[in-house]
Amino acid sequence: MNKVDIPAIIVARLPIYLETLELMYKEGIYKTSSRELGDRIGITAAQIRKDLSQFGEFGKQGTGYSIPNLVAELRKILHVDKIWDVALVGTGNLGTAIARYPEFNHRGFRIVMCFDSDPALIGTKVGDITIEDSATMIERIREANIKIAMLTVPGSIAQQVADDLVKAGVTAILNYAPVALNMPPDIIHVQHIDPILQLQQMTYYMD
Amino acid sequence: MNKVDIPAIIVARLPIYLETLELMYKEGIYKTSSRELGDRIGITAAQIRKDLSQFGEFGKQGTGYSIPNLVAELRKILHVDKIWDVALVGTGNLGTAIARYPEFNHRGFRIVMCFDSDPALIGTKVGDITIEDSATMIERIREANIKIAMLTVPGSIAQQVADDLVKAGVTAILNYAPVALNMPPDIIHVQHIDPILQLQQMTYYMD
DNA sequence: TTGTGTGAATTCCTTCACAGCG
DNA sequence: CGCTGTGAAGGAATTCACACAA
Repeated sequence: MNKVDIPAIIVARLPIYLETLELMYKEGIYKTSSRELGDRIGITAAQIRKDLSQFGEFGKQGTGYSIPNLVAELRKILHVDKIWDVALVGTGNLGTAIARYPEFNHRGFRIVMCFDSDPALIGTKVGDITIEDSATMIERIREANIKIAMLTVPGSIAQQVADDLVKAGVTAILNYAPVALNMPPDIIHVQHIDPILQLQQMTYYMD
Repeated sequence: MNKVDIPAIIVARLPIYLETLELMYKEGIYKTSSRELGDRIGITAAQIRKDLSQFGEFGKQGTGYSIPNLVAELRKILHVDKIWDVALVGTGNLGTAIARYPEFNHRGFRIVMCFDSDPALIGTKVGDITIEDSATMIERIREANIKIAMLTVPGSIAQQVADDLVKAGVTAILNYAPVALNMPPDIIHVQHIDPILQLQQMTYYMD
């Protein structure tokens, strides 16, 4: 189970499996097969079995998979069998909306700190979190030992703030700013959310 | 240049090329090579050349690519050489933040209509757009001939609203709701934005 | 029978390496 | 020279198909 040799493309599918299985469980379904799960997600049954076989043998021949069991295994594999504290940097429109988004709490992540550099916002609250001054960010994140940050600042300062996050000991950044971050890939993971890239993929197929 | 045989994985990279080239142009750089572009993005020069060669010959041997020219070609290929009208459905925290996000306007997309079912919101404004009643959505989208929708409604009603969007003639949905939409893939394109899936990919590599 | 886990076969994607042009 | 565009080679990912267990 050496992490380095699991292809990233497989890792990217595991959260989809987990999400789907959690939904099925909520619907009152407690067992499934690779076929049924694949039909829901839109991929082949063989692919699901191959992917899961990288991590262990979670199914029973003739029977399929126990959903609670597979959910627990996937949470362990993805390290979301605990709650991760997250810092949110930038509390403009988007940052505020994310801070109020309830889903994070239910699925392994808890926003525990918010930062902004706007004096008009510092000291005000988003939900029940007080917005703190970005000037204190490095220190505050380090002493709280936070490893994950969501970045919702303007593109013009995103790189600078990301550099500060690295100094603070953060090892994962979810980047909502519309710029590619230049980061040392060996010490930090970056995921980029850019809705325009996704819209442009779709317009390719449209007239 | 038959669309069906261009792999989706290549189409997914084109908007990244476009975004990067647009940024370089803003920086005052007007020509580049596959090597330089690849270094910025973090992929190989050969891959960029192979990808672009699917659509034509845009470079000059010994010289590289003209950035304005390649930007124009990519916009044509991706059909963002025009402005697409977009409908936004769901004007809660997230929808409101998206409606106010300025980037869309600069990169080929214009939000022209907003819908919500909450009587307290209908008739109020987000930016300069008046929120309309979801009950009128199908008719309004159809008569405005809008083909792209962004979906920021609660997961519990996302499937129902998406079905309505199909009835309204929409052919592309950018889905922010935390559920997989079940759609006829031959008539509609769906892209899903789920920050939790991306966070969970990163925690896989963390302790 | 059903449905897993897995080698083998296949398909798909990326990289190599170089002819050829400016 | 420098750098593109592209066949050929190599590598990765997916799918097939079946032994085997419940």
